[in-house]
Amino acid sequence: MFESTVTAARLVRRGRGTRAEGAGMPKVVDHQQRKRELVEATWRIIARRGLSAATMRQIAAEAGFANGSLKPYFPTKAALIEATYAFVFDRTNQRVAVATRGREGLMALEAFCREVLPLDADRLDEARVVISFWQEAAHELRGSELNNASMAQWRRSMATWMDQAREAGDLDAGVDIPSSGDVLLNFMLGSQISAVIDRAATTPADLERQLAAQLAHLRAAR
Amino acid sequence: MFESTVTAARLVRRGRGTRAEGAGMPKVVDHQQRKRELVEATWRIIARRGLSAATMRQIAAEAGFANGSLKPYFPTKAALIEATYAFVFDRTNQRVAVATRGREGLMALEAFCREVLPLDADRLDEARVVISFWQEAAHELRGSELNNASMAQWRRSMATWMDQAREAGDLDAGVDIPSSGDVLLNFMLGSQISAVIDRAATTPADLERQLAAQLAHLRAAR
DNA sequence: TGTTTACTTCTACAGTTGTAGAGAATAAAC
DNA sequence: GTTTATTCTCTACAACTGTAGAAGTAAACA
Repeated sequence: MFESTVTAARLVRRGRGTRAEGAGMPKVVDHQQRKRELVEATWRIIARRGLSAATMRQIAAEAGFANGSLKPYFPTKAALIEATYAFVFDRTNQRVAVATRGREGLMALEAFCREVLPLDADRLDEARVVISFWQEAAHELRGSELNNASMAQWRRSMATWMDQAREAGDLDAGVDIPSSGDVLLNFMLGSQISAVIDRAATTPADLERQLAAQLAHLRAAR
Repeated sequence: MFESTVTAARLVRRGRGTRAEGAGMPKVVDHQQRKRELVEATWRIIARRGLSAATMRQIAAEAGFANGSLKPYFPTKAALIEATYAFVFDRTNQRVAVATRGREGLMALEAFCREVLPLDADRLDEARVVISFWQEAAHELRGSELNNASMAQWRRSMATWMDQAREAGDLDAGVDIPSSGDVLLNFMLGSQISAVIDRAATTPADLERQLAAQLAHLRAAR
């Protein structure tokens, strides 16, 4: 009963160690870099083949390794999956940070929404992973905590931008800031689902139009 | 290696057969009723313990049967799961049919939304199942087809109600009907996620407030 | 070239899964 | 009570899972 019939083509390892100790020094990998590679492989598997295909063997093969080789970097599958979800959140937040840098008020809010919405193939893959995440977070404490902390941060950011808009006289008087933020948030979460599953009925152009309509409701009439 | 250590307490079977053939007639179950019981057991397991707990053995135990007994009713696990998802869609649509009966325009639209939104514990359980469904539908053709057919129907209904509202002069002139329906739909999908995972930040009262704000944007100023 | 050390592969294993089917149990009609 | 068709339980099994660790491999320096 042989286990690995598929011998994955090993990738070229480019990591170079920086440590130099006593005697002989063997091959050294950058652990942080390797962990990132493994997380990205996991991300690709989940996005393309779904959570049920994300087995340790599949992930290892996708990363170009054999079965047992993930353990030194992630002691357990749960740790790897959790790191993958955290990675996707980070990725989105980094894009948001770049897109909103130097912006304020409704401009910042719009830039934020346009980064969160699945407007291209890459973010569509992110959405696929996030949907898997939600399914697990619905029944796991750690997952829901990660989610809720992120969502709370997003709500705070949105509220801040709307406060700025109100200060500047750009916000419609009737807008309830926290509630409007929640509406926008729920709209964006739902968009992930529509964009992934009902792709034909939810093009990027559709989403942009829907976002514009939402933002128009916030803007003060001139 | 014994398999079933847990002997599930058998439920009282109430089905009565109606057929009467040649000679001796044994116990007869209403296959349709039984299938429904099994689907409901599956629904409960997914809602309470998640998709990963929905094994054939767990489902059978929840329904009050032993392992093998599901096969005569659902030949495969995929068939049972699919029937469960279809059941949840049906359930929602039946509630919608009741709530919108005799209503038109924005009243019907509001009634519809209030049936779809997870405003009570029961619908929160439905939302949990739907989230599992989405995760599978993201990578399966059959699932996405079921979803997209339902969503298309919902979009048509919403458009019809908005058309009626426009006819009656209740709809704001600036409203783009298909796009507004999509916004509302995405908002409702996202609400399922928020309500399940970020429950504390998404109470029924919150959702009602958000829905009211959305509908206010559709209503013509008087 | 040889040694040391970090890394990777490979084999193994216990547990769980969906599926299958033989047989026991069941209840209705005679 | 006997018969009989149906329903259900139980055991079995092959495939797959996450995890573990022994054995092998290769890099860097002496």
